[in-house]
Amino acid sequence: MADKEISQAVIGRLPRYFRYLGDLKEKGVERISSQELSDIMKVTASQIRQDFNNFGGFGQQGYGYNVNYLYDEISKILGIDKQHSLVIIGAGHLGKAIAGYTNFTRRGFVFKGAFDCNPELYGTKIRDVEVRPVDEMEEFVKKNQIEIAVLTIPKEQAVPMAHKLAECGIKAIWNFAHVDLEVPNNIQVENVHLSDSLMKLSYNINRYENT
Amino acid sequence: MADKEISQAVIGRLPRYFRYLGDLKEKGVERISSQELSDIMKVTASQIRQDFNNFGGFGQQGYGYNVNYLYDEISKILGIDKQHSLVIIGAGHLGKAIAGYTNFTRRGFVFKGAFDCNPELYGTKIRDVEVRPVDEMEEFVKKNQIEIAVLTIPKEQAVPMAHKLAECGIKAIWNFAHVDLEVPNNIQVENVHLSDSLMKLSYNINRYENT
DNA sequence: TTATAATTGAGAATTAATTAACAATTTAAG
DNA sequence: CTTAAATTGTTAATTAATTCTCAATTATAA
Repeated sequence: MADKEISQAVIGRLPRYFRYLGDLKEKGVERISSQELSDIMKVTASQIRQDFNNFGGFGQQGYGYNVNYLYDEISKILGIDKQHSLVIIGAGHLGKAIAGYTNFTRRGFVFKGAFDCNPELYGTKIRDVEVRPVDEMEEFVKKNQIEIAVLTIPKEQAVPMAHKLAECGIKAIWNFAHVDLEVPNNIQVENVHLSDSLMKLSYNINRYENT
Repeated sequence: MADKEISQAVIGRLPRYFRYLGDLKEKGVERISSQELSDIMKVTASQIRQDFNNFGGFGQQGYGYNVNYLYDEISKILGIDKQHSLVIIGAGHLGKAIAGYTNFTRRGFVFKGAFDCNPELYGTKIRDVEVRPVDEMEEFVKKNQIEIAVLTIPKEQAVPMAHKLAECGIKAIWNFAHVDLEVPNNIQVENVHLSDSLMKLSYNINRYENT
């Protein structure tokens, strides 16, 4: 498809729309106007309409948006109408936290394997998945055509690991290591740099105190 | 101070500069030009200079930037030259992962307390800190003048907890619950919405495949 | 059936962010 | 000491993002 490129600013807002629409759906709300949604979400109605229009417009003049339809359309755009297989590399607390987060399962992310380099963890289970030696990762990923690798390992190990992952055909890396990975551009990387986030918080504490 | 407001776009880039400068410092690099930094970080030299200029400019024409000085200045801007006390509310895997992340300690974030509502966890230790019943949180936060609360609890509990925290004088909330908190604006909130991040990744996988 | 109110989609206007350009300054070499 | 090269800080230009406006459309009430 020769769609025009959608800005990451817009993409970054979609999950939040999705979350609010899910809440509305649960409450049994059938339709909503950009203005009502604006009031709830504290963003401008104009931005809401502009954002949805990037994808062709899901509303109807004089009516607003159908909550269920809009919800489904956004889930398609985000690609969470399909299943995605994932493995977790690094079976520490963070890896376990992520594996155990049932919300991901609900969104179609299927936890298929866990790897670590600590022999004490081999054979232990996270949910119903056995932790394996990290040497077995490549074969496992290839054989099971895993799409996403979650990197919850120290930054020194993350860079060579990303290389290996690239070689065995991974599609995407969800990177929790505090380092920028360099991978070929057919591989999608999403970074979660927790310390960056904490520093922003620190900045804002500081800023407020000096005002 | 009547500083002009710095955009969050700029603030969001500071931790990354800080990280790269830390690496350079460790390597013993003493000076660096915006062009060299640009090559390493893959952002434009112009943006680097513009960003630093928001704070008055830390460089010298014909010389560039002194790595140590720049590092220290950014750490002051981010407020990580001072210590910040924090408590973790929710002693599950995610809470433990964060408590155990030694990098935070290195940046002056001091882990002072952990709370949970699961009686089985009472008295168990995370690092050298005992997990206490969540009912004791308010008293503890007041008494010890805790600045930051890390919320690693389910979203249903997060909203009332944020209210309680507001009442006992917390300065900031680092929120991992998948909900938008409403607190008075003297309290800083930084959200880490992991599922939003994963959905962005999913979008980008999708986009690449349909190109 | 008609008129009125509601509401989107789309284009225009505005504001914000990024990049380019270059004078002023400093370093460093001859 | 003089000159050439390097490099910032700053202003201008450009691009991107957001907000405003309103014609076109639909729902709803009379």
